[in-house]
Amino acid sequence: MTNTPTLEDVAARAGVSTATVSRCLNAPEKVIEPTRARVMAAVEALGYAPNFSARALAAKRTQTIGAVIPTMENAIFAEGLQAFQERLGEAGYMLLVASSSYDPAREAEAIRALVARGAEGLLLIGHDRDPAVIEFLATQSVPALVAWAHDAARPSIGFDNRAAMAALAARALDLGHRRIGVISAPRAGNDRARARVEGVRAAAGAAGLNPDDIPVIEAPYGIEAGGEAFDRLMETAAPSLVICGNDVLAAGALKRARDWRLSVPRDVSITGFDGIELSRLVTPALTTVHVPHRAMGVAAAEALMAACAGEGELASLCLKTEISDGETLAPPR
Amino acid sequence: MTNTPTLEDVAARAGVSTATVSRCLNAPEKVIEPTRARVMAAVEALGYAPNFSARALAAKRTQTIGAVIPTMENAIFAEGLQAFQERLGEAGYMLLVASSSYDPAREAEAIRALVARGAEGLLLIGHDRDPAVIEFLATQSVPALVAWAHDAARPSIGFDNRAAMAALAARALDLGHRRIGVISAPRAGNDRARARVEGVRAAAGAAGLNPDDIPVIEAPYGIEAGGEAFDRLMETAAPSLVICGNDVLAAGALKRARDWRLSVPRDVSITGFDGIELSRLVTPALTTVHVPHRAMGVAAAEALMAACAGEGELASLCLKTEISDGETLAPPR
DNA sequence: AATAGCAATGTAAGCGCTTACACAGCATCA
DNA sequence: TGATGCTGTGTAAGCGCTTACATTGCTATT
Repeated sequence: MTNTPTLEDVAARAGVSTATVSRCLNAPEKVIEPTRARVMAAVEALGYAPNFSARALAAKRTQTIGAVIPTMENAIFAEGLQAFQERLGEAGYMLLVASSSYDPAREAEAIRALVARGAEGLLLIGHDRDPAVIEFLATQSVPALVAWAHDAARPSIGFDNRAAMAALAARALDLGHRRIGVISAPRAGNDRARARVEGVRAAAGAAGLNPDDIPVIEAPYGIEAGGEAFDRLMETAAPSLVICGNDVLAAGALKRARDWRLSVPRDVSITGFDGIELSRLVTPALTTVHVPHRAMGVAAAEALMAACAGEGELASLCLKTEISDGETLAPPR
Repeated sequence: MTNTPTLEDVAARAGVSTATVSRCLNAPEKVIEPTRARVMAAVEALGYAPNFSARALAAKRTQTIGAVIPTMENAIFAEGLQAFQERLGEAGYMLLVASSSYDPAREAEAIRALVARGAEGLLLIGHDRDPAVIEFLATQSVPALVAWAHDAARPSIGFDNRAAMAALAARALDLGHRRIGVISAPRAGNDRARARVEGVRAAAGAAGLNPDDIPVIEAPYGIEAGGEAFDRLMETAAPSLVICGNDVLAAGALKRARDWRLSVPRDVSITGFDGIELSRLVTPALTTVHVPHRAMGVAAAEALMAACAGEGELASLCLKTEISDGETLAPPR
């Protein structure tokens, strides 16, 4: 086990001081050509790689931004996160990702871990969060931006989950649906899930239905869970329209509808939310709400980098969503 | 902007030395109860969070493992990576993820970045890699483990891509298919894609076909690309069986088959590879090769942690795959 | 020719933590 | 009672970098 070469090793080999080597690496224009060549040769020869921890400690900058997402397993965050990462990468920032498995305690732990690791800014999903965590971030003065949700009062880049879902529900109600069922992700600790259900309720109310009559089944993420929720809904309420809180649940419901030998959308309509690739792959393609994942990721990256550079505060941005027409929504029989 | 509290601040407030505070945090049993309580109270009161960089620098341990995957956007790596991360988390390790967008230069850059950030071990995908990178890892003595592929000679935990695909192709050939087309991910720099195509060729040869007659269309990841490749294949070769290098491409081909008004598997059979959730969601469900993603992730995590702890060298492990029966493979008409 | 001004480099003081070693206080044992 | 061993803490030396400031040797300017 050879000892990893340090700045000092490089300096010794190039016959210069450590300061010069450091400058060669961080501000090459401050070092005259022949010296630089000598240093670079030494760097190459030794296979030197700067120690990030030491650099971070000395310079107090890490060029790192962290993100805590509920899960990696689910395509819902993948596209936006990829765009977020690409934008950060272009600007020389690095992304640290952690996942919380939808568990607030784990999220808090991940946030602490990322901050301790030098994350200068944080991307978080949704607003539901222990105030202690918010306070921690404040005392550490780490800018945190929430994505996939919108709230004018708190820094966030996302969309209006409630309004978007209400628009979709209104469209369905216009077609004449009156028996509606909802399959939602667990609402505890998930403001987006709550807002979406609220959106359905609001639209129903506006259409003259009693929002409290609408059955809501909660199902954890996953195709299978969506299918089981569909079973329960059909057994009890037999709605003509099943509104799902996300595309994954909708895909599960759609699959299960086939098992019930129900034709979609003739016998039952099913809608999703998120507009991930999956929604266009299932047969029939899902009618869903298209979310601007990439735009959100890019905007979040730029906002966070600006905040880290001290260029002003984090603001809120509400992006537009639109109904993505598929083939799973039609008038009731 | 309050200055983040340091160990020294905590020590001052608790009326002890910094060493004692450090011990409280890292080896509580070495500190007597009343002292510890005082220290912990100070930690709490100040909202102290240890500085990871300083700790890493002083202790020369980071409890961090890095992973470089081709893309986050694609479900193919998500499940295995999630399992990898969960296993690491249980053992108190943290995961740093970077993505390379299937670009060797970016992968090399990401590897350097992760090592500089203190990754004690690395999870990499596939064996194709610039020798300079391998050498870099060796000089830094960072154990690197390859996943999603297998090679007895180099540390890897995965499966035999060639044999797995050959088994699937053999099954199809047994059904009587003779006009075969392949849609593969780009093979340059991707040993897994190459091995899978080789598998098809080997099976074809064994069945008395000329492997060189089998058309292979390369398509980048993505549903759309899979569809376009399907177009080209049908226009030129009109095979009775389309073997796809992964489920995403297969899903794209399946979708496009519908546009061609071809019934699958009556008019054309289509197979995938990977066995991700998507394969069971599309209609009809894909016949594919099921890969033990979670087992692979867990095994990789354990192997890397053992190597980091100095408990022996990294070994290779070849996991079993199996054909996952769907409804897209049937005898030719 | 003396002076200022600048560019290239060196010197050395930390950044916040861990940990080997030193030390003090106390119980234990001959 | 004095030597012996613990145990709980403190002291201080780094870990590998960055960077303010000092130094040196030039070229311009007067």
